[in-house]
Amino acid sequence: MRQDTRLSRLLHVLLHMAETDQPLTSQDIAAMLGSNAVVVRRIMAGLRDDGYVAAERGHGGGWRLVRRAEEITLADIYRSLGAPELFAFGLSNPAPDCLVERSVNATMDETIAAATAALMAKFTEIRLSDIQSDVAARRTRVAAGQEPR
Amino acid sequence: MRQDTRLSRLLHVLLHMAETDQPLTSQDIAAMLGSNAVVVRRIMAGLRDDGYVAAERGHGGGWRLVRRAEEITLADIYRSLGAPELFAFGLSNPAPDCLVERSVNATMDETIAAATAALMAKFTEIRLSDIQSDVAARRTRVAAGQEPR
DNA sequence: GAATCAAGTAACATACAAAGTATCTTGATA
DNA sequence: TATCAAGATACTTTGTATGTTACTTGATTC
Repeated sequence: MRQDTRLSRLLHVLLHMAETDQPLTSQDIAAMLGSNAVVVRRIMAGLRDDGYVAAERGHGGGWRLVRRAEEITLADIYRSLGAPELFAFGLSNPAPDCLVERSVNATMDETIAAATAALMAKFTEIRLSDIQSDVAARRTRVAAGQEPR
Repeated sequence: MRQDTRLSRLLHVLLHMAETDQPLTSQDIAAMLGSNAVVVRRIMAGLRDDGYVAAERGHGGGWRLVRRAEEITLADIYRSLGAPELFAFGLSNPAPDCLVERSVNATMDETIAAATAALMAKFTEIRLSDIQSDVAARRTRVAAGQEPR
């Protein structure tokens, strides 16, 4: 199944936004992502509505981060995307007549609920600033020739 | 994103197969699933190749379970499906030049790896026989009028 | 051995959501 | 007034599970 890359793309974008005071235009961001300015506006809209970024129009406009990297978790970003489906698998029929299928659904629902809770806990733990630390460490390794440029 | 319902469908089918000695034809199974005989053969092929079910052709043919319900876990079924993608989200670019994106990928990979391990552990714990117990309990509740027929 | 049944297989069609694209509007700045 | 950039709308593309048709292979029954 084709995968939803919005969360990963937003992390990438937000980290670049955190590294500069200059507003980034949708076009700039699209170039970073190998994508399209309209797609960028589409995936950024939720973050704007939730107050993590601000967009300004006209000359010198673009997107800015308006919260500190310590204050934004992966869970925040995920929710701003509208909390899309996390799992590639799911029930065939959510409300079947067949009793056997109802038991299958109950088992799957329980499994999915537990996995969702675990994943959301992880998302809540990870702050943008944690990834910034990883970037800094990676830059050091690259400078030391321990990781390809 | 549209979801992969093969795992859930196979559980449903295998439990019905476990309840009878009669072989079930692909057509019978398709009717249970509200699907198509060709789709059934497609999703059952892996289980046949892995020795969990057997298919026989001709008169009186069809699919039979050839392992006990205690001997089949959700993980077995998942693997027989070819271990399809578990998560609906993923990386945008698996091998980026951008250092920031590499850190994003590292973070996401780690999160996904942990969630995969947890989910597979759960899949390994759940046997077909566990769901059979739930079906039995559900039948009792339905007979007592505690759950809709 | 002819008819029938059912799995095996191949090729093609459909559905659907993320992603991509084109075009226009709104608002801000130079 | 021209230009820039977000906002918004409508449409297209893409990839994968699923659905469908048609044909082949193999087994059973009469």
